[in-house]
Amino acid sequence: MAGIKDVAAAAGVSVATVSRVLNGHPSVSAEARTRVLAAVRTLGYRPNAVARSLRTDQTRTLGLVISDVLNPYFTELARSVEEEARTLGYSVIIGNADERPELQDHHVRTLLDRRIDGLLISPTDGGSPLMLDAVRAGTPMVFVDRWIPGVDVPVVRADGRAAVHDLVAHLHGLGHRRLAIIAGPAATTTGSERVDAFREALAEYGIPLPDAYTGQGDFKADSGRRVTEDFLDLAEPPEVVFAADNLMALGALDAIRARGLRVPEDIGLAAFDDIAWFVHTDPPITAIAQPTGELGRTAVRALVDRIEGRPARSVTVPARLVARRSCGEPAHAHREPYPARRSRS
Amino acid sequence: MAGIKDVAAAAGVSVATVSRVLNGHPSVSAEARTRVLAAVRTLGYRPNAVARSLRTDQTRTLGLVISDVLNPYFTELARSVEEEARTLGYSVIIGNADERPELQDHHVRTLLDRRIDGLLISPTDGGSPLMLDAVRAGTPMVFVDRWIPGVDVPVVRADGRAAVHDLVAHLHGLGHRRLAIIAGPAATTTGSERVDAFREALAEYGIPLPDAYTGQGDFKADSGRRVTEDFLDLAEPPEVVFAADNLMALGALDAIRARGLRVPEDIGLAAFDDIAWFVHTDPPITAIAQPTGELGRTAVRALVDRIEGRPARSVTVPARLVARRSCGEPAHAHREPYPARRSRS
DNA sequence: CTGAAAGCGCTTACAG
DNA sequence: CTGAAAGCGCTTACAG
Repeated sequence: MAGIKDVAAAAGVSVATVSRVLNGHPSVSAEARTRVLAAVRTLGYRPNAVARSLRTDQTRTLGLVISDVLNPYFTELARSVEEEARTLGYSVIIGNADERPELQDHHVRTLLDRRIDGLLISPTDGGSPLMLDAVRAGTPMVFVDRWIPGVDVPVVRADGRAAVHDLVAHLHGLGHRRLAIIAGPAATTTGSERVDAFREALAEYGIPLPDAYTGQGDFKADSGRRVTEDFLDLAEPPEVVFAADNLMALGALDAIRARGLRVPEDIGLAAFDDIAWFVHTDPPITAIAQPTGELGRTAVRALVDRIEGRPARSVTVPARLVARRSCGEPAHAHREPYPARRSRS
Repeated sequence: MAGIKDVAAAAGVSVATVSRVLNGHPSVSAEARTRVLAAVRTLGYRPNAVARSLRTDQTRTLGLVISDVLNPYFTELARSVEEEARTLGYSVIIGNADERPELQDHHVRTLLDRRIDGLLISPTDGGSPLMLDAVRAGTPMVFVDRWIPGVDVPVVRADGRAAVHDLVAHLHGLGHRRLAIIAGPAATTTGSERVDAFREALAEYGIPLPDAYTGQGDFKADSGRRVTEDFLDLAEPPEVVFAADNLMALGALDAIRARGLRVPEDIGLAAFDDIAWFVHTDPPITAIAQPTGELGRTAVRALVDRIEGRPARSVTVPARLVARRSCGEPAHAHREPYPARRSRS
């Protein structure tokens, strides 16, 4: 592979001059520039990003640690993050925590070792020592979707509280009183926010949320399956189950189907996070939608602001309820717009 | 951030000794080792991977360029790739080509600039000059899922031909004769393989595949929508539509639903690639499943073999038909096993 | 077993 | 406008 020395030799200039034309430095004669560019072309020279990074102490790379790649919500988030980053001249390296704190730490560590310019993260837990150290060390960072309380890092997220209230109002209006939730890990902000909002909203209608109706999940499908089975085993099962993310909703559907039960006749189901498939499930699933792409893009801009020395601020956008048919809504009450919800492309 | 010099100073040894203990070099006295390790701990020292890479000319990093992150098939592939790579001591950087050749080239270029040790790629096209150059330059590479004909690079993929034949036999047995396909780009191997196999299988039953029944898609949802609308506009629409991937199947469902039509009563649907949601769609979708996780792991092992100087070979595994209810199969003919198909974890 | 020194491929003051 | 030289943070022959 040709190096900068080969280019310099071929162009009959010093490596300094080659470097200058490559970096668009103004003081280079037109003639030198032409010769260098020609040499670069014929040699197929590409600067070694590793060497450049070592020298400049910047990698033009963002680290993104997401909770679970298998979750379409995060996958869409990752896509919008990469897109916006590319626009701003950055690459992104994705780490998949798989909802496991140790794996999250592994990726954060690797990313830090690689000297990424900044870190975008949706924490899987309440903040490991490693994460806290990184913040303290001044690593440019912004939280997306989930955040760590008490840490001074901008957070870009959707506030689901109002939408959860809307959901409860919707269910109450449909006549349901026995409402249960498959919650996410209490150590995550989205995990606790969604149960809290649910409980609060129920309280407004004078409905309690008994422990038996609060299943502890981990945002992955298996836990949704397990918790739903427990609900179904109850002497008095809930009328509607609210899954705090789409993967646990998948698990719930599996469990319901395995018993030969039907949604919503036998039991209703609603989910946090809306995905394209929810329009086509049997029945279409009532869900809370987040402006995912917008979150990703906003988070990247905030992080790049931090990196480039501009002030970055937290941003909260609202989530919204998309009522469909999985909670016993009257037939045809809600027409899905066409084309069905999908990511922008 | 503490550097190796700080550690050396704190431990009262030279940087060479620090480096040796960090790299497990045998000739270091137990005493020196202890002091170095202590200094590393108290300083919270972490080696700079950028500097190390520049010096050793290896990054312990694999590049993975996939066709579309929004496609659950690739998302699962990416996950298994990262998992296996991590086991073998490598990180992976994912590039999302979004089915666009220029974007694919952008990522390949970026990855090469970063001096990744090897490239895993599912090519979006027939092979750009850049890709061909990379192969010629000896970049360790392996193709996953899709490949570039005529290029001497190991390929790890599923052979879908037999499963497509099974699908056609299945549809024929169900009494269907007017069969259409939403094909992928002809420039991709999976795009052409799937139509070819479909056409061949139809021929065995004396069924032609007219142009009007061959829709050209691009593996993304929108194209599935568009092609399906065209099919539906035909004087004699097909009885069953076979989508060459799951995203185009999503698009097909959107289009069918938008016209107020039902699957399978009005039109049947089958898809290549099986995803967890297909069990819960209305109706459950008959699909061809690939051993995705296995493909990812096998591809990584092949690439690492190449990188570490061992011979790597191509691997082809079979895909298989999973018949459900979207093609007019008799009710309850196929029980879904419990738990429903999902990724290994 | 240990250290001084070279060198990986760049960028960038510093002189001229 | 241009080049010689230092230096980014490591690793690794080479001597001792």
